[in-house]
Amino acid sequence: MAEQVVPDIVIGRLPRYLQALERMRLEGLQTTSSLELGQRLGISAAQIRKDLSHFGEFGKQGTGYSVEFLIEQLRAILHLNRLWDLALVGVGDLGSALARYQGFTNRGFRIVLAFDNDPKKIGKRIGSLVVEDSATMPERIRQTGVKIAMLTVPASVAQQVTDCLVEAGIRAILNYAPIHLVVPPGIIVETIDPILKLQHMTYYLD
Amino acid sequence: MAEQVVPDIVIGRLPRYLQALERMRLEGLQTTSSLELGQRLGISAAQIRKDLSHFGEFGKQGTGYSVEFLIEQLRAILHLNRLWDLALVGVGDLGSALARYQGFTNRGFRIVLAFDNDPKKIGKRIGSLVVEDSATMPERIRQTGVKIAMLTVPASVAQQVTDCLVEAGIRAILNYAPIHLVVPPGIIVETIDPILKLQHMTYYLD
DNA sequence: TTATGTGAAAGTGTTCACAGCC
DNA sequence: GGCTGTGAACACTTTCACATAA
Repeated sequence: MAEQVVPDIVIGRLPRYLQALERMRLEGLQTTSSLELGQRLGISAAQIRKDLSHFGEFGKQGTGYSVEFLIEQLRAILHLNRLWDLALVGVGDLGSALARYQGFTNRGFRIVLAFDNDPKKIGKRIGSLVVEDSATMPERIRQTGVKIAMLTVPASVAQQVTDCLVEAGIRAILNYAPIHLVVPPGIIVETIDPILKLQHMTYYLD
Repeated sequence: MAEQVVPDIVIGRLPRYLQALERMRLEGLQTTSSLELGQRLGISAAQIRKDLSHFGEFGKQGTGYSVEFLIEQLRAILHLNRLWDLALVGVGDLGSALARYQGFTNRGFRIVLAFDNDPKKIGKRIGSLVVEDSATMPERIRQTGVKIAMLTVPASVAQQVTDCLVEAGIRAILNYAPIHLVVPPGIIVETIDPILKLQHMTYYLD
């Protein structure tokens, strides 16, 4: 049970499994079951077993899963056995908060480049990062080979900055601008817009 | 075609329709079609028509939809014909960035309360907000009747703060802590964890 | 006995395609 | 002619339930 195309919706759950497992490891658990993992995440045991079965047989009947082993397998599947470099594009309030966030490193990521087009911000230091001029962005991204960008620029320029990032070799964009980005096939975009989530919730409130 | 239970996945798309329509209005468009709206969002025309049909017949055959009218209908459906008050819990880097974000107001929300337990932050002003002591949180939330909270506290305390919020009458939580929150039935939680999205994307990169 | 991995069944969601109306 | 609203067809996802193995 290995080389089918695994549904994207399954891939989307794997990082959550990984997160729960890492928490279990921290708590000293050595073994777990689909039932226990599911209860922690609000997901059915059957779904967890089915999801994992796309990639191999990681459990032992009667026993469950080794926490450590399953973490390693998930990290391999998600290509997290390396540290991924990120470019931060736009260093406003949100970009600055992301630049200071300590939670990236032990989950597989680090910001290595930061850009802004505001002369007041260029040269500014945030931790070990120095904000660089957006004008040099394509060159610097190509030089460093960074493949993932976090986009925290105003919506009004998000699409044109995106085009520029794609042209420079970026292959995945985490978009914080409240707008749908158009990209060529093969480029991955995920959008985070908290207000869409708030508006989703208000449907259920009165 | 009105009073079925509308699938949650449909509700989740409505805010995106609203966002695209508001952009169209800004551009001066008075009329649109399911095709045009879909192209802007990367969604099929059939799906948009089907989604809207859960709530009524908003279009005219041969003509399409009035942008202004459809905006009004969606705002009514999502209960956005009022301004929703928000409580911000945790005023670290991310919480501060949210407090300063200008994009809430014209999409139906405003932050009216902010809390932290760090004495250095209590009393601090951010725009018109004053950071209050977490100890007074339940009382203040009850007084003001705020129903929605944005949770930007460390993962280690997120669950206990959540319990406290629910006890105080909060009915919806936008959770920024990288952890699965457990809440009683009827309480709505949406989680925003950028690293889950990054880890989802790396599956497709090499 | 316990808990996995998995076909089959059930349940959801999306797209098709066209009657009906502007 | 153009575009909506919608049953029917299709596709996808989840759950069930059990043979199998530790």
